Amino acid sequence: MSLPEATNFIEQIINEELESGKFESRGNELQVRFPPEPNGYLHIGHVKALCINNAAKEKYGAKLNLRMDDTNPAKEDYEYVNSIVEAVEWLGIKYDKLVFASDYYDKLYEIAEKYIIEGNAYVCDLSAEEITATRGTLTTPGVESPYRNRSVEENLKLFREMKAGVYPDGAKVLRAKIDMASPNINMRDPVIYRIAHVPHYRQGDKWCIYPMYDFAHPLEDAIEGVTHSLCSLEFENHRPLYDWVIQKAGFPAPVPRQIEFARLNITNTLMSKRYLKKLVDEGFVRGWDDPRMPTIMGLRNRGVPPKALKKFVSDVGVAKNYSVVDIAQLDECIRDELNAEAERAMAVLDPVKLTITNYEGEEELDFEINPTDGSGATRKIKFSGSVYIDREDFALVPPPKYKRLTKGANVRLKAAYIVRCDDVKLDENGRVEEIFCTYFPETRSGSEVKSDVKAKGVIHWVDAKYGRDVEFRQYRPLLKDEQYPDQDYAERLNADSERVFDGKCEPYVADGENDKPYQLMRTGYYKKCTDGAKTVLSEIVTLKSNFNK
RNA sequence: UGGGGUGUCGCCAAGCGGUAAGGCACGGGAUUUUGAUUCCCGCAUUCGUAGGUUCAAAUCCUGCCACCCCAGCCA
Repeated sequence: MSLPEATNFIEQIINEELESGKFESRGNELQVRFPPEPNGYLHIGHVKALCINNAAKEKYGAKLNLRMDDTNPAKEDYEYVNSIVEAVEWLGIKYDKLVFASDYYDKLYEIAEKYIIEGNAYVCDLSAEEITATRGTLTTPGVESPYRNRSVEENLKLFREMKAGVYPDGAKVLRAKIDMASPNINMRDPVIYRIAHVPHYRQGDKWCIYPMYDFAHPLEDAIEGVTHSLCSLEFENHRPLYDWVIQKAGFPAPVPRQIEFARLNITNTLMSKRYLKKLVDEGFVRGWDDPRMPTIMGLRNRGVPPKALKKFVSDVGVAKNYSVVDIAQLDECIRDELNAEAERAMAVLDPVKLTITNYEGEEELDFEINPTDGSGATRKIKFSGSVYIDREDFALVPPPKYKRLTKGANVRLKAAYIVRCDDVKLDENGRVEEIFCTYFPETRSGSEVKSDVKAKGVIHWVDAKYGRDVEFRQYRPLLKDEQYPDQDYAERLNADSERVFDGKCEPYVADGENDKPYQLMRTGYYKKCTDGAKTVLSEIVTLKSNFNK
């Protein structure tokens, strides 16, 4: 067979295994899984794991299950499973099956009894505190539990009673019988089942004992037929236990293999469900899908295309180095995708009226929908000689190198004419109220006629007669405070993370199709731009309805 | 101080004994009806460090240093 070229260390491992014939017994069919716990919404960090697994599907034809790792009923809920499914589908990742760890509870219980019968597990009556105290430390071995050598019969009886609800929470646990002196603390007789009289969102009151991650996860993998269990670095220490659990359960080879990679970190970006949940619970944002959130649904609502996220993850690569990717790299991917795909539209956030004194009547102009896609496609826009421009695009006293409109100077109204500012009307506070210009008919956009009239800059505009009033919201993602990284993030949110503008836009933009991101054509909307010395990053302006749907 | 990992440009990251890919960021220039895009050009004599093996080392060996993870009845 011909193997795909490996682009990272995981694929290298897979190629080597394939070459060695490790999976011949299963027809070289591989299987992976994406196993979030449904206790929160997926964030951009999860996109990495998702894409790595998806790559195995695309490159090796591996099966990819979306598995809800729901073994802790206290934290999980349907709201989260729904949001996870929605996010995965929005990303355009096709999984083979949606499965639930909770569907394996019976099987898991069976295996636990097998452990007991074979002397690999015992019921322990020590309290949580006592277990901690007898676990030893990093440098000293633990002490064996006095209940470690109960008979199989007694263990079985006790475990069945645990299951039957005879004991209260915390009274007893089932522990794997491994090695209290292991230098790897995870191997010091880890708890594999605990009592929790908590109803499960899917199983209801059927169970009052629940399996722990270290027991459940490897078995879920083995039961499903997963060949490669990809997870993050912090589980490296668990791998010996992962292997032990599967081996003692007696699954035949080839058995699943856990491979760890570095999770995604982004500068200034909150990447912990715990903090994100706090922001939601304490009302700092409108919800998990608020456009300022680094969740997949938040990014979607901010107008970030799924392809941008995938490109980002692919650009960043997969390795085992602990790393923090500069958020500028994400910004670049978003810009890149928007530049390639987004339709261009004009809008004005802070409108100022501009009247062309020598223009009469009205006309339709051609506006290029996307100058970068090579299609040359245009749409018509109406022009009546009276428009709104952005307050920022006019300066009474222009800063150095200013390229936009100022008194006595020329500027091009995008897709229309070059105009010259003759006069300005100020209100009683000295604020610009209206701008009066003359236009140069021979400078009509696309005109064959050569004109001597030049303009340094191009600004956008919205026709005063045909434009629509619209509410814009501008977002910056919620950023961690660099100065106080350990402070309570929620207390230090960027107060400027959401700004609302009563602006104007072309009727085209507000015609009900605004669920797609437009690249609004103006400095700083969403693009990399240098405005004097100021670079605006990570901002996007969307119509209000963009995130309310 | 036990164990498990990782150290290649400001940030990611290739490299797997034959003489340092690429992306982001940054700097310079050209085109441009988005100060965008595009386009050139520049950006590690050096791979945590000290030795060793070799004709040849980021790649092999040894010592040292730094950082991360592990003592939940969370995942």
